[in-house]
Amino acid sequence: MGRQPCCDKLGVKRGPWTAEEDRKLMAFILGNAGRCCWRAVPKLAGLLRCGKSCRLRWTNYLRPDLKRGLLTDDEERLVVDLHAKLGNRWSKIAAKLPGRTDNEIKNHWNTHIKKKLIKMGIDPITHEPLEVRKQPQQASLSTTSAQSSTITIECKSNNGEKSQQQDTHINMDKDASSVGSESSPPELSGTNTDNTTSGTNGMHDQDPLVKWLLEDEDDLPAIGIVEEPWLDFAVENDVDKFNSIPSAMSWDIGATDWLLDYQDFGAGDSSLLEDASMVDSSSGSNL
DNA sequence: AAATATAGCAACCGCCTAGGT
DNA sequence: GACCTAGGCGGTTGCTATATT
Repeated sequence: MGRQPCCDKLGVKRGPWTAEEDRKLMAFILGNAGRCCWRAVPKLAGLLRCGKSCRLRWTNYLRPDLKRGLLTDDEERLVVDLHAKLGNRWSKIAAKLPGRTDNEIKNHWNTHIKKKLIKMGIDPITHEPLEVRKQPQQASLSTTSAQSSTITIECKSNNGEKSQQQDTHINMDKDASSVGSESSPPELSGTNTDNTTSGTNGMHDQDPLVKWLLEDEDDLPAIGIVEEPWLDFAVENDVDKFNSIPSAMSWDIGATDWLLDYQDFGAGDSSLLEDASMVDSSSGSNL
Protein backbone atom coordinates (compact mmCIF):
# COMPACT_ATOMS: atom_id res chain seq x y z
CA MET A 1 0.00 0.00 0.00
CA GLY A 2 2.38 2.65 1.21
CA ARG A 3 1.76 6.14 2.13
CA GLN A 4 1.17 8.70 -0.50
CA PRO A 5 3.68 11.48 -0.59
CA CYS A 6 2.32 14.69 0.78
CA CYS A 7 2.74 16.18 -2.63
CA ASP A 8 3.89 15.37 -6.05
CA LYS A 9 7.64 15.41 -5.78
CA LEU A 10 8.01 16.12 -9.43
CA GLY A 11 8.24 19.77 -10.19
CA VAL A 12 8.36 20.70 -6.56
CA LYS A 13 10.97 23.25 -5.66
CA ARG A 14 13.15 22.58 -2.66
CA GLY A 15 15.77 24.38 -0.69
CA PRO A 16 15.81 27.87 0.70
CA TRP A 17 12.82 30.07 0.17
CA THR A 18 13.19 33.22 -1.84
CA ALA A 19 11.73 36.53 -0.79
CA GLU A 20 9.30 36.27 -3.64
CA GLU A 21 8.05 32.91 -2.45
CA ASP A 22 7.71 34.28 1.04
CA ARG A 23 5.66 37.14 -0.27
CA LYS A 24 3.38 34.87 -2.18
CA LEU A 25 2.83 32.51 0.69
CA MET A 26 2.28 35.23 3.20
CA ALA A 27 -0.06 37.12 0.97
CA PHE A 28 -2.04 34.01 0.26
CA ILE A 29 -2.38 32.86 3.82
CA LEU A 30 -3.27 36.24 5.17
CA GLY A 31 -5.67 36.80 2.37
CA ASN A 32 -7.29 33.41 2.45
CA ALA A 33 -7.31 32.50 6.07
CA GLY A 34 -8.93 29.19 6.71
CA ARG A 35 -10.20 28.70 3.24
CA CYS A 36 -8.19 25.69 2.26
CA CYS A 37 -5.86 23.05 3.45
CA TRP A 38 -2.09 23.19 3.32
CA ARG A 39 -2.02 20.70 0.50
CA ALA A 40 -3.81 23.15 -1.71
CA VAL A 41 -1.87 26.20 -0.62
CA PRO A 42 1.08 25.97 -3.01
CA LYS A 43 -1.13 25.60 -6.02
CA LEU A 44 -3.46 28.37 -5.02
CA ALA A 45 -0.65 30.63 -3.96
CA GLY A 46 1.26 30.04 -7.14
CA LEU A 47 4.14 28.27 -5.49
CA LEU A 48 6.09 25.29 -6.72
CA ARG A 49 6.37 23.96 -3.21
CA CYS A 50 5.07 21.08 -1.22
CA GLY A 51 2.21 21.94 1.09
CA LYS A 52 4.16 20.63 3.97
CA SER A 53 7.02 22.89 3.10
CA CYS A 54 4.64 25.83 2.99
CA ARG A 55 3.27 25.01 6.40
CA LEU A 56 6.77 24.71 7.81
CA ARG A 57 7.87 27.96 6.27
CA TRP A 58 4.85 29.68 7.66
CA THR A 59 5.03 28.29 11.15
CA ASN A 60 8.76 28.61 11.52
CA TYR A 61 9.47 31.83 9.75
CA LEU A 62 6.61 33.86 8.37
CA ARG A 63 4.06 33.80 11.14
CA PRO A 64 3.55 37.38 12.20
CA ASP A 65 3.71 36.64 15.90
CA LEU A 66 7.14 35.12 15.82
CA LYS A 67 9.90 36.60 17.87
CA ARG A 68 13.27 36.63 16.25
CA GLY A 69 16.76 36.48 17.56
CA LEU A 70 18.36 34.56 20.34
CA LEU A 71 16.40 33.26 23.23
CA THR A 72 16.59 35.46 26.26
CA ASP A 73 18.10 34.21 29.48
CA ASP A 74 14.68 33.73 30.93
CA GLU A 75 13.48 31.81 27.94
CA GLU A 76 16.58 29.68 28.03
CA ARG A 77 16.05 28.82 31.64
CA LEU A 78 12.46 27.98 30.94
CA VAL A 79 13.50 25.70 28.12
CA VAL A 80 15.90 23.89 30.40
CA ASP A 81 13.23 23.46 33.01
CA LEU A 82 10.68 22.30 30.52
CA HIS A 83 13.10 19.94 28.88
CA ALA A 84 13.82 18.39 32.23
CA LYS A 85 10.12 17.70 32.54
CA LEU A 86 9.13 16.90 29.01
CA GLY A 87 12.19 15.64 27.23
CA ASN A 88 12.48 16.39 23.56
CA ARG A 89 8.90 17.34 23.07
CA TRP A 90 9.80 20.58 21.46
CA SER A 91 6.35 21.54 20.38
CA LYS A 92 5.12 21.33 23.94
CA ILE A 93 8.05 23.37 25.10
CA ALA A 94 7.52 25.88 22.34
CA ALA A 95 3.90 26.19 23.35
CA LYS A 96 5.07 27.74 26.58
CA LEU A 97 7.26 30.28 24.89
CA PRO A 98 5.09 32.65 22.92
CA GLY A 99 6.60 33.63 19.63
CA ARG A 100 9.04 30.77 19.57
CA THR A 101 8.83 27.75 17.34
CA ASP A 102 9.65 24.18 18.15
CA ASN A 103 12.28 24.20 15.46
CA GLU A 104 13.89 27.27 16.87
CA ILE A 105 13.96 25.87 20.36
CA LYS A 106 15.22 22.55 19.15
CA ASN A 107 18.04 24.21 17.27
CA HIS A 108 18.88 26.44 20.20
CA TRP A 109 18.94 23.48 22.48
CA ASN A 110 21.26 21.51 20.25
CA THR A 111 23.62 24.35 19.53
CA HIS A 112 23.70 26.35 22.74
CA ILE A 113 22.02 24.93 25.78
CA LYS A 114 23.31 21.42 25.35
CA LYS A 115 26.85 22.68 25.32
CA LYS A 116 26.30 24.93 28.27
CA LEU A 117 24.95 22.08 30.32
CA ILE A 118 27.76 19.75 29.34
CA LYS A 119 30.25 22.45 30.21
CA MET A 120 28.63 22.71 33.58
CA GLY A 121 28.81 18.99 34.06
CA ILE A 122 25.11 18.46 33.58
CA ASP A 123 23.87 15.73 31.35
CA PRO A 124 21.60 17.47 28.87
CA ILE A 125 19.55 14.35 28.47
CA THR A 126 18.95 13.39 32.05
CA HIS A 127 19.64 16.78 33.60
CA GLU A 128 21.68 15.02 36.16
CA PRO A 129 25.32 15.61 36.98
CA LEU A 130 27.44 13.81 34.45
CA GLU A 131 29.19 11.79 37.16
CA VAL A 132 25.95 10.06 37.89
CA ARG A 133 26.01 8.47 34.50
CA LYS A 134 29.12 6.59 35.45
CA GLN A 135 26.90 4.54 37.67
CA PRO A 136 24.33 3.43 35.18
CA GLN A 137 22.53 1.17 37.54
CA GLN A 138 21.83 4.11 39.74
CA ALA A 139 21.13 6.53 37.02
CA SER A 140 18.73 4.37 35.19
CA LEU A 141 17.21 2.23 37.84
CA SER A 142 16.71 4.38 40.84
CA THR A 143 13.62 5.52 39.19
CA THR A 144 11.21 6.65 41.76
CA SER A 145 13.30 8.54 44.20
CA ALA A 146 12.44 12.12 43.69
CA GLN A 147 15.56 14.11 43.29
CA SER A 148 15.93 17.78 43.17
CA SER A 149 18.93 19.90 42.66
CA THR A 150 19.74 23.46 42.06
CA ILE A 151 22.19 24.23 39.36
CA THR A 152 23.59 27.43 38.11
CA ILE A 153 23.49 28.36 34.53
CA GLU A 154 25.92 30.90 33.29
CA CYS A 155 24.08 32.96 30.79
CA LYS A 156 25.34 35.55 28.46
CA SER A 157 23.16 38.36 27.45
CA ASN A 158 22.80 39.22 23.85
CA ASN A 159 25.42 41.90 23.98
CA GLY A 160 27.91 39.30 25.01
CA GLU A 161 28.08 40.44 28.59
CA LYS A 162 27.84 37.84 31.23
CA SER A 163 24.72 38.26 33.19
CA GLN A 164 24.63 37.49 36.81
CA GLN A 165 24.67 33.83 37.46
CA GLN A 166 21.19 32.62 37.71
CA ASP A 167 20.10 29.82 39.84
CA THR A 168 18.03 27.49 37.85
CA HIS A 169 16.13 24.96 39.69
CA ILE A 170 15.95 21.77 37.78
CA ASN A 171 13.73 19.25 39.34
CA MET A 172 14.89 15.82 38.61
CA ASP A 173 11.98 14.24 40.23
CA LYS A 174 11.27 12.24 37.17
CA ASP A 175 11.87 8.73 36.28
CA ALA A 176 15.53 8.74 35.39
CA SER A 177 14.98 6.10 32.79
CA SER A 178 12.34 8.18 31.24
CA VAL A 179 14.90 10.65 30.10
CA GLY A 180 17.69 8.24 29.59
CA SER A 181 17.47 8.57 25.88
CA GLU A 182 16.79 11.25 23.38
CA SER A 183 13.38 9.88 22.78
CA SER A 184 10.38 10.84 24.78
CA PRO A 185 9.83 9.15 28.05
CA PRO A 186 7.92 5.98 27.47
CA GLU A 187 5.05 7.00 29.61
CA LEU A 188 4.93 10.32 27.89
CA SER A 189 5.41 9.24 24.35
CA GLY A 190 2.80 7.95 22.04
CA THR A 191 -0.45 9.75 22.12
CA ASN A 192 0.75 13.16 22.93
CA THR A 193 0.67 14.09 26.58
CA ASP A 194 -2.60 12.62 27.47
CA ASN A 195 -1.01 9.97 29.56
CA THR A 196 0.96 12.35 31.66
CA THR A 197 -1.78 12.89 34.09
CA SER A 198 -2.36 9.32 34.84
CA GLY A 199 -0.91 6.52 36.78
CA THR A 200 2.77 6.45 37.44
CA ASN A 201 3.23 10.11 36.97
CA GLY A 202 1.18 11.05 39.88
CA MET A 203 4.12 12.74 41.46
CA HIS A 204 4.30 15.14 38.58
CA ASP A 205 0.88 16.37 39.43
CA GLN A 206 2.26 17.97 42.52
CA ASP A 207 4.83 19.91 40.61
CA PRO A 208 3.53 23.37 39.79
CA LEU A 209 5.44 23.43 36.55
CA VAL A 210 4.06 20.12 35.42
CA LYS A 211 0.62 21.17 36.50
CA TRP A 212 0.99 24.22 34.38
CA LEU A 213 2.22 22.16 31.48
CA LEU A 214 -0.59 19.73 31.72
CA GLU A 215 -3.11 22.48 31.69
CA ASP A 216 -1.89 23.73 28.37
CA GLU A 217 -4.34 21.71 26.40
CA ASP A 218 -7.14 23.96 27.47
CA ASP A 219 -5.61 27.26 28.32
CA LEU A 220 -3.57 28.22 25.35
CA PRO A 221 -5.11 31.64 24.97
CA ALA A 222 -4.29 32.38 28.55
CA ILE A 223 -0.61 31.97 27.93
CA GLY A 224 -0.48 34.01 24.82
CA ILE A 225 -0.92 31.27 22.29
CA VAL A 226 -4.07 32.04 20.52
CA GLU A 227 -5.58 29.86 17.92
CA GLU A 228 -4.02 30.92 14.71
CA PRO A 229 -6.24 33.80 13.75
CA TRP A 230 -5.00 33.88 10.21
CA LEU A 231 -6.43 30.43 9.75
CA ASP A 232 -9.71 31.42 11.21
CA PHE A 233 -12.65 31.48 8.88
CA ALA A 234 -13.96 34.46 10.71
CA VAL A 235 -10.95 36.59 10.02
CA GLU A 236 -12.00 39.36 7.78
CA ASN A 237 -10.06 40.05 4.65
CA ASP A 238 -9.07 43.60 5.14
CA VAL A 239 -7.47 45.54 2.40
CA ASP A 240 -4.13 45.61 4.07
CA LYS A 241 -3.70 42.49 6.13
CA PHE A 242 -0.21 43.34 7.13
CA ASN A 243 -1.27 46.51 8.77
CA SER A 244 -4.53 45.37 10.19
CA ILE A 245 -3.42 42.17 11.78
CA PRO A 246 -1.42 43.40 14.72
CA SER A 247 -4.24 45.52 15.92
CA ALA A 248 -6.89 43.02 15.10
CA MET A 249 -5.24 40.08 16.77
CA SER A 250 -4.48 39.68 20.38
CA TRP A 251 -0.97 38.43 20.09
CA ASP A 252 1.13 38.36 23.11
CA ILE A 253 3.58 40.84 21.79
CA GLY A 254 3.75 44.51 21.42
CA ALA A 255 1.51 45.74 18.73
CA THR A 256 4.37 46.76 16.55
CA ASP A 257 7.02 44.26 17.49
CA TRP A 258 6.20 42.04 14.62
CA LEU A 259 6.83 44.85 12.20
CA LEU A 260 10.29 45.28 13.57
CA ASP A 261 10.85 41.59 13.34
CA TYR A 262 10.26 41.72 9.67
CA GLN A 263 13.42 43.65 9.19
CA ASP A 264 14.99 40.26 9.22
CA PHE A 265 13.54 39.35 5.93
CA GLY A 266 16.70 40.22 4.18
CA ALA A 267 18.26 42.70 1.90
CA GLY A 268 15.84 45.29 0.72
CA ASP A 269 13.00 43.56 2.38
CA SER A 270 11.81 46.62 4.11
CA SER A 271 9.77 46.85 1.00
CA LEU A 272 8.51 43.39 1.55
CA LEU A 273 5.50 44.36 3.48
CA GLU A 274 4.48 46.92 0.97
CA ASP A 275 5.01 44.47 -1.81
CA ALA A 276 3.19 41.80 0.03
CA SER A 277 0.13 43.87 0.43
CA MET A 278 0.26 44.51 -3.25
CA VAL A 279 0.88 40.92 -4.09
CA ASP A 280 -2.02 40.17 -1.88
CA SER A 281 -4.43 41.70 -4.27
CA SER A 282 -2.67 40.41 -7.32
CA SER A 283 -2.33 36.91 -6.01
CA GLY A 284 -6.02 36.87 -5.59
CA SER A 285 -6.18 36.38 -9.28
CA ASN A 286 -4.68 32.97 -8.80
CA LEU A 287 -7.69 31.85 -6.92
C1' DA B 1 45.02 35.34 1.77
C1' DA B 2 43.64 30.66 1.31
C1' DA B 3 42.24 26.41 3.25
C1' DT B 4 40.02 24.02 6.71
C1' DA B 5 37.12 23.37 10.73
C1' DT B 6 33.26 24.52 13.34
C1' DA B 7 28.80 26.54 14.54
C1' DG B 8 24.26 27.87 13.60
C1' DC B 9 20.10 27.48 11.40
C1' DA B 10 16.61 26.54 7.75
C1' DA B 11 14.58 22.96 5.60
C1' DC B 12 13.54 18.15 4.66
C1' DC B 13 12.25 13.36 5.85
C1' DG B 14 9.67 9.89 7.73
C1' DC B 15 6.71 8.47 11.26
C1' DC B 16 2.63 9.13 14.09
C1' DT B 17 -2.00 10.62 15.25
C1' DA B 18 -6.56 12.48 14.64
C1' DG B 19 -10.42 12.80 12.09
C1' DG B 20 -13.35 11.68 8.29
C1' DT B 21 -15.59 8.16 5.43
C1' DG C 1 -13.16 -1.55 12.36
C1' DA C 2 -10.46 -0.56 8.27
C1' DC C 3 -8.77 2.64 5.34
C1' DC C 4 -7.27 7.16 3.82
C1' DT C 5 -5.70 11.89 4.25
C1' DA C 6 -3.91 16.06 6.37
C1' DG C 7 -1.41 17.95 9.74
C1' DG C 8 1.96 17.74 13.41
C1' DC C 9 6.18 16.27 15.45
C1' DG C 10 11.04 15.12 16.28
C1' DG C 11 15.32 13.75 14.15
C1' DT C 12 18.48 14.68 10.73
C1' DT C 13 20.72 16.84 6.87
C1' DG C 14 22.93 20.28 4.30
C1' DC C 15 24.03 24.97 3.38
C1' DT C 16 26.09 29.27 4.88
C1' DA C 17 28.67 32.20 7.88
C1' DT C 18 32.29 32.62 10.97
C1' DA C 19 36.49 31.26 13.30
C1' DT C 20 40.84 29.18 13.24
C1' DT C 21 45.13 27.58 11.30
